Amino acid sequence: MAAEPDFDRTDFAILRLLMKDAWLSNKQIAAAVGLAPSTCHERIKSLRARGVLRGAHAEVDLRAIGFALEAVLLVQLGKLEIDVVDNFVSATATVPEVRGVFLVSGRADLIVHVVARDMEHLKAIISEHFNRHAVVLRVETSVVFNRQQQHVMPLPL
Amino acid sequence: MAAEPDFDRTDFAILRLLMKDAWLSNKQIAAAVGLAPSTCHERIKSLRARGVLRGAHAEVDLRAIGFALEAVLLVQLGKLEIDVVDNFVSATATVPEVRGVFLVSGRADLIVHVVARDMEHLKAIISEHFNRHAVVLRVETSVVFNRQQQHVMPLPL
DNA sequence: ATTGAAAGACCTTGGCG
DNA sequence: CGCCAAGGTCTTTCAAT
Repeated sequence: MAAEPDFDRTDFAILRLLMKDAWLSNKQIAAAVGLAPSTCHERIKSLRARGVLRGAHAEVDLRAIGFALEAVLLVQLGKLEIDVVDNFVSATATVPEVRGVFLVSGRADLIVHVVARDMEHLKAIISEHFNRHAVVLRVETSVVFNRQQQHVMPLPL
Repeated sequence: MAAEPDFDRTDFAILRLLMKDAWLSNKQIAAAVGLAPSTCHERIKSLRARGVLRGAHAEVDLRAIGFALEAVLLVQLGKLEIDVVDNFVSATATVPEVRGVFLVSGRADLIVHVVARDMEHLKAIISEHFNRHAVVLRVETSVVFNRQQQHVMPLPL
């Protein structure tokens, strides 16, 4: 199903630049990787068409718009029927305050990253979207003190 | 230090659009929020200047470039001297394979999201960047089966 | 696959309601 | 604050190498 495209050094360079800053103009990228703007443009179009470049998202300071609290929920589920679990994952992902959902092995079945305005809001989210569901056995809430996120290629080369 | 700027409905609309798709042109955004392009441009500039809009990052399919494995590490630390911890968090955040680091309350002190090419690579990352450090007491590794991430405003309005 | 050139669209600023 | 208008810049396509 997945094609077998190999990427050369230039493709990686383009992806790396766009991961760091998606607002770079095509002209800037072309100059940085040593290509003509038209060539660079074709490369980027190809990467998009192949599904490697999926899009871009603005980074917004959520604290500035009133979301002062962040938490990670370690959720333990009950009966692990695949359909029920997948449905719950999908439903969880659509909650606006949820930033990410991970279905994982190990002690927790679900790891959920959420933002909230304050403690009361966080309580409401957990109560409404997690504790209310029968599939959820237990939720362990970890408040986030500090966070750092990377938007770089996971390759030194 | 932080001012208390209030955002109107239009600012939220702009931020919401850019979080979903940072490749939208200024003209498109202006049309979507019902402003002239020049006015919309001024709004966006202001949001950037105020630090609300921090940048944009391309979304790359990491599996397409050879990173087939994803994991969440629940890291327990030893002596919680603030300097030591902060330094370790910063050091961890600079590891290329690390996507995010969360310093949290609860059972785990650190929650780390990593990508890897395969199991051996994951083993190497944990061994080199976590188990080797004296501050790390224990690492519990959760392999990610499924993941969904949201790039939307955490506001229904 | 890469390039340069051309046309068109867009961004960006300044002046005005 | 918001809009219009104008200049300058960039994107985007295409024929050629």
